[in-house]
Order: sequence, then structure tokens, then C-alpha cells
Amino acid sequence: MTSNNNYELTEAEWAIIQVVWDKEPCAAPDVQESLEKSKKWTYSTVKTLMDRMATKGLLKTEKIRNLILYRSVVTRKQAQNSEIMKTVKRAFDGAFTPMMQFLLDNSRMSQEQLDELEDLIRKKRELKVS
Amino acid sequence: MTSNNNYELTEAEWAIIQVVWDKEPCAAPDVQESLEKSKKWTYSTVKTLMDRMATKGLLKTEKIRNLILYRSVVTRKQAQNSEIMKTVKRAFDGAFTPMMQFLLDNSRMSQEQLDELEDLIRKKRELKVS
DNA sequence: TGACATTCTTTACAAATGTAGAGTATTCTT
DNA sequence: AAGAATACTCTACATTTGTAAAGAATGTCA
Repeated sequence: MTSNNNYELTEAEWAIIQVVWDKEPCAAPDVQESLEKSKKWTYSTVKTLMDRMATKGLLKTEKIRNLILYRSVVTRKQAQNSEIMKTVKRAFDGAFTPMMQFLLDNSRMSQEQLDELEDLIRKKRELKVS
Repeated sequence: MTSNNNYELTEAEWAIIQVVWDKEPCAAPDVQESLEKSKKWTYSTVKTLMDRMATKGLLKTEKIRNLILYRSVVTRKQAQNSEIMKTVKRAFDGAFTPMMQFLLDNSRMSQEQLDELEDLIRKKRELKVS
């Protein structure tokens, strides 16, 4: 596993790939429409972004007649992971626990969310033991 | 509290401000020396970055004779917070718990770290109750 | 006071990112 | 088949980010 496990997406790329994950395979006009509300990008803009993403290897394409279908290459999980890694490296000197701590200290979480979290920890523990 | 609670730093800016937090007030040559090992930036580069940061309001300056002292304007905590916010918004649709879950699932944490975490949760609970 | 050292200022330039217009090719519809 | 609609390609341009050279200003020391 010496693969390049790093997939950094820009802000705009995040917006795009979210839609792709949701609807792939999909064409550029689809994506443009989906984002019409939130971003106000023209077709041109979306298409340019998507093609750049394909060049970068974030998306792959398949041409069917006059239509180009896009699919994701990186999974949501991979992208999330890269994003978190970037943050923990930049802002927490690479240390996870301080980052978690920060999250706990600074996010207002409901009783239920705290329960959930404890549960997750418990499960993680069990995995470790077995 | 309608203040602009958003301080996004670039990669390079993170490197710089970490040093500033450590040694402020400090001058550009100091920072350059501190980063000599990790980054291989020339004085020019560092100085340019710092001045841009001052323009953006990330740092402030005070001129003493021929020396310009820099200080941080945003605290580490603020910057960390912005960084995390960015990630949670981009990659987790703004939802904290899924992000935590992701962290738990995907980071290998030691037994001790899990203990620590549980402890933090407990403390958080107590705060809520009281 | 002249030479050296230090720090600053100005300017520049390439790559990445965000944004999109104009024109072309293809397909559909009547 | 011609016009309308759709999707694509090519080109462009401003801003931000990373990186730094060249030269001016200031301070220091013999």
C-alpha cells in the first residue's frame, strides 16, 4: 500500500463531487442543475470544474454519443479522510486526540449525541479486545 | 456577537502563524529562521507572506526603528475552530457527530486515548447537568 | 566615516482556483 | 431538411497562493 492516499479537493470541487456521489453516473448539465440553487454557477463553470477534476483524476468520464458521463474516482470516505488529515496536520500538529478534545470542548452537543459518542467508543473498545 | 468568526488560513499561513503564536512578538527574520528546516523559504518569501497576513488582518505589526514586530490577531483556538468548521461543512454536511464517528472509526487510537476521550465526555456531561 | 550586515520595500511571475462567454457539434422536432 | 435545443470545446480573465530576486534603507562597528 504505497498508493498516494491523498485527495485534496477545493471548495468548488467538494460541491461538485457531492452531487456526483449522489447521482453518478451523471452528466455535467445534471450537476449544474442540482447546484443551481446553492451555487449560481453557469453550465460553463460546472463543466470546466468537472473537466479539471477528471484531469486531476478525481472523476472519470465515459463518452456516449454526444454525452459525457462522469463518475467519481475517489470515494466519499477517501475524500473525508484526506480532508480530516489535512486539518489535523495543519491545525493540531498531527495529533488526533487534541483534535477530538477540541471538538468536544467547542461543539455544543446534545445529550443524545454524547450518548452516541460513548456508544461508538464502547464499540471501538470491543473491536480492540476481540 | 455578529462578528466575523471566520479565519481561514492557507497552508503557508498556518506554518507562519504557528511560529508567531510561539514567539510573538517577533520579526520576520525570526520566523524565517524558525522555518528554515521544515520549509525552505527565503527571507523574501516569509516576509511577503507575513505582510499579506497583516493586510488580511491575521497579524498586526508595530514598527520600532527599522524593525517590524508582528503579533497574531487570531488566536490558535479561533484558527483551529475555523479550520474544523470548514471541514465539517465541506465534508460532513455540517454535522458534527458523523465527523466524530468518522474520526473514531478511522483513526487508530490506543486504549489510553479512548480512556481520555471517555473522560472528556464525562466531564462534558457534568457541565451540562450543573 | 566607510564598509558591512541587517531588514525592509518593491516588483515579478507561475500555478491554482473561480468564473464564464462564444462558438461548434450533435440531436431532436416539426 | 431547417430551426431549435442541448451539450460540448476552446479560450479567457481575475484573484489568490506560493515563491523570490533586486535594490533601498537603516543600523553597526572598526
